[in-house]
Amino acid sequence: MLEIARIREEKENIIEGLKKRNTDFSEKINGIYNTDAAWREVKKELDEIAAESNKIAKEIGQLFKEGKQQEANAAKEKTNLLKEKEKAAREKEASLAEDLQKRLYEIPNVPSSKVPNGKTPEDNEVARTGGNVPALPETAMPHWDLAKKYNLIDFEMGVKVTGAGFPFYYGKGARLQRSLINFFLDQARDNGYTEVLPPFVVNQDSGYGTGQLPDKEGQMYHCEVDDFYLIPTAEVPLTNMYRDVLLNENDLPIKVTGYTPCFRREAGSYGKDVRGLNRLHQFDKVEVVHIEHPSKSYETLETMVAYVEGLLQKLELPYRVLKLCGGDMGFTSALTYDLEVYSAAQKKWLEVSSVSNFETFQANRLKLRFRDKDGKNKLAHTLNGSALALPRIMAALLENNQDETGIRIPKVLVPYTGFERI
RNA sequence: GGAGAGAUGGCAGAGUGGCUGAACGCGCACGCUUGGAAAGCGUGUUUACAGAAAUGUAACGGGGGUUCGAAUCCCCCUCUCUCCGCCA
Repeated sequence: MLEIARIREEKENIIEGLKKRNTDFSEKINGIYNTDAAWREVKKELDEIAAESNKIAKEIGQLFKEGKQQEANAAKEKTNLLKEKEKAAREKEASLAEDLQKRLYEIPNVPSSKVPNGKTPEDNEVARTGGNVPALPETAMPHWDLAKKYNLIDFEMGVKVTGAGFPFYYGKGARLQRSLINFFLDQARDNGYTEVLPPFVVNQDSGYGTGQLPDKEGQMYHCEVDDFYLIPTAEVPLTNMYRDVLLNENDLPIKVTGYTPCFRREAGSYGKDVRGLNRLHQFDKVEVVHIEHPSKSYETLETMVAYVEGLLQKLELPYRVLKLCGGDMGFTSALTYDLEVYSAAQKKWLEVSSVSNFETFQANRLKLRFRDKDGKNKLAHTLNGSALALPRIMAALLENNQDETGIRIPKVLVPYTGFERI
């Protein structure tokens, strides 16, 4: 959520900045600006009434002490009128405040000046590429066929037991999955992240805290009886640990990592993109989260991208780093890098990580602040990134490393899997 | 699921109707002191809105009520803790 103070101070800049999202927010922002002005006006009026009431109340108290019953009772009469006025003003103030809050929730983050212009994924900027695309034999298969051939993953069993998008992993497939999780967590630990194993279900406040609500209501699985949401990413519990927290400046930066399954309804997705492991309702992911000093967050974003890139290099996967254009960026982000791996049999790029700086957008909702040197409380910056999302890594590993007799496991994973080939 | 207790500032914890935006302590910041540090001493230390400022107003889990006046009394809700039951 944008800070209302920013809209007061630099309304035009915000409208201009939001144009990168290819939507004109001038009407909404102006609406917020005017609602805020109206709210302040009513608040002022309410304050004046309250000041008057307080003054009279004090006088009455004094009169009672002095034993002047009659004068006190006369003064009481005066307050009746004030009370009515106060009630009306209070109702107006509350409804304006609520309206303002609701409207603010609907405004996405302002893209950073570094964000490229553009509307669709085609407009994303390729920052760099790495690794080599393997030369596959004629007989190369997409991962869903490989999964079947070597009995690694059973998609139909998932359909039977749960539904589409909930696969079963077997034998070496399950081992490889678990190995990747451990590899990613160990790498994160070696890079200074504290490992956290959070709940996989969160309450509504947490959904609002990181911005999934109200924007993505329909994308999360909702347990209505308890009003809990299945997490779509570990970002939600990991970041919400710091909701309503006041940190000391020297607590920063905070670096946490966590493995969780992620649950996404993916309402509206269909077609060949969803084949095999490409898009699932439940998948595993290791996430890294940073809480940073505002002056360092962009520097940190680059180091996070470099970290994720290093993981892909260790896994010997061909990849590219994209700087997302304004039209393709998420609601809460100010700047996002996507990392994609090349899946050689499908002959396409698959997104395996998204690394974002949210600046104060989440912190404002979370009330995540730190006390700076002058004793002032300031909003911190939050950042996070996938490091990494498993299914598409699995898909690329299977496809890119296949030969006529099996599938090769990258060297770094062998200590985890206990086998070198499938 | 049953019974009881509680929710106050960054933390801990007083406060049962006006003198309490809130004692005392801890923490934190700055200053003094010191060769340096610790200790000690002093000052300061929530946020929002209005105002040039002085200052005013609001907020003591959330909502409603009583009252001229509520952190304090009443009602509802949420959450936490303890005991009992059930259970991995």
